[in-house]
Amino acid sequence: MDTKQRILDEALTLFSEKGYANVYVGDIASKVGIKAPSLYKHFKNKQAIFDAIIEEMNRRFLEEAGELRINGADAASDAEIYKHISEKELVDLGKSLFLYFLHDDYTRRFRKILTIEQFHDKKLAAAYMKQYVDEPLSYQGMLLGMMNSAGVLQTEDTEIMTLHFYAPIYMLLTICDRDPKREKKALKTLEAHIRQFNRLYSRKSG
Amino acid sequence: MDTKQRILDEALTLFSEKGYANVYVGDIASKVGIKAPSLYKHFKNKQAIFDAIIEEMNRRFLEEAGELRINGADAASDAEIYKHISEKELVDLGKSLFLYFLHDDYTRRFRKILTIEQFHDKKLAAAYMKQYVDEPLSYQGMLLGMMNSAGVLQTEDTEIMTLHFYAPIYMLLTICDRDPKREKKALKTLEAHIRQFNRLYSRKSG
DNA sequence: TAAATAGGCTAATTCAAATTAGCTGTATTG
DNA sequence: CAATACAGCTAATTTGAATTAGCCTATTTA
Repeated sequence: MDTKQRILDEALTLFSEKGYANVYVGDIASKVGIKAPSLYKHFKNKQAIFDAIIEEMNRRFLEEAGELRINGADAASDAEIYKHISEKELVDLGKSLFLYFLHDDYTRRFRKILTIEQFHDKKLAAAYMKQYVDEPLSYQGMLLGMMNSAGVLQTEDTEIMTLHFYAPIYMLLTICDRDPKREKKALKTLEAHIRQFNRLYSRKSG
Repeated sequence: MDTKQRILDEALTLFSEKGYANVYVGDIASKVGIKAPSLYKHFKNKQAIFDAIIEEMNRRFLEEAGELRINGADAASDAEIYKHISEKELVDLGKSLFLYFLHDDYTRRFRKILTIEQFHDKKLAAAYMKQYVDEPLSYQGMLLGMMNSAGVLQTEDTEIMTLHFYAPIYMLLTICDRDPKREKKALKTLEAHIRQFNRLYSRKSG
């Protein structure tokens, strides 16, 4: 119905699969079920389609960060919860982070665009860093830091502990992006990782 | 002097910075100091330049894997060494792996090409996985496994221990690729990571 | 040393993809 | 119900990058 939105959606998919330069406006039109010139009733040109996608992405990112509390929203109010967290809850935290990043359709396609086009446009490299490195480290760091204060986890270096928690998740994510067949194995590895992480840091001088 | 080689070299740099589609044969020629049509005295077409780069890459990868023992060459003969390894040596192992991947000019540019073009060509995605995921995990796994057998490190799950060693290195590498300014900080983080890793796994039931 | 080859150049040519022109039917609205 | 906007179409047109044609000079080689 809303052709403009359908264009954005199909274009996002195509760009994430092939990169901007390898997608022709005719490809996008054809997926939408119209002819190339009709696209120009909705967008000034090809670049404008790309720009609109990036803009929508930023909007959603800000929204969802607030809702899901995954990427750095203020969760101070939940502090009490994390003082009594169990291993199972830690596993669930990691799994939900992983599965959200991996499966959310929009996030997934966006991540691929950022990956493919990152060296083309500085802003995209920055967006990638923010969304997949800095924000997760900062948010996870806060949670783990609270657990540390509460004595559930024990370390003298929260930053490294957070890296130990998140880096394997990040790596498994990049693996599954490139080869979805590995997802099942990755989920098992993820769980084993977090259990091991919990054991390692549940002791003195971790 | 060897124009053909200079073409490959400049093309590799350009492709790694902008991706195949965003580099024009005129750009390559101009970097080499000739005009676009002259390129065709050395290569059939643009794609042939790209293909030659990929081929050279594979050749070098195989060579260097054998020489540097970083990516999975048979190191069984070194087994004795790793039974008596110290924390400092472990730090050096991680650092040299990291710095080699990060700074070796050829490796670096190749990695960027693989990153940018991975969704464009299945073979490149596979090459990336091999070079930056499977081979390092397999080789590091073997080394750490030997340390485990020797009692220097202690775990019941070598695979996860290896992930815990390598994933942070991998993540720091992708960070520095996107933002070289972070390298200094990354090196400190890397060292702290490995020391912490060593402490965590130098105890019973790690 | 004459012929052949290598490797450069300028000036076309080709080709594919983006975009524009301009027509048409349909739905909205004053 | 006429006028206007909307959203599609086909048929150009534009653009720009890849490639080819064909020439020129220097070096190698028979």
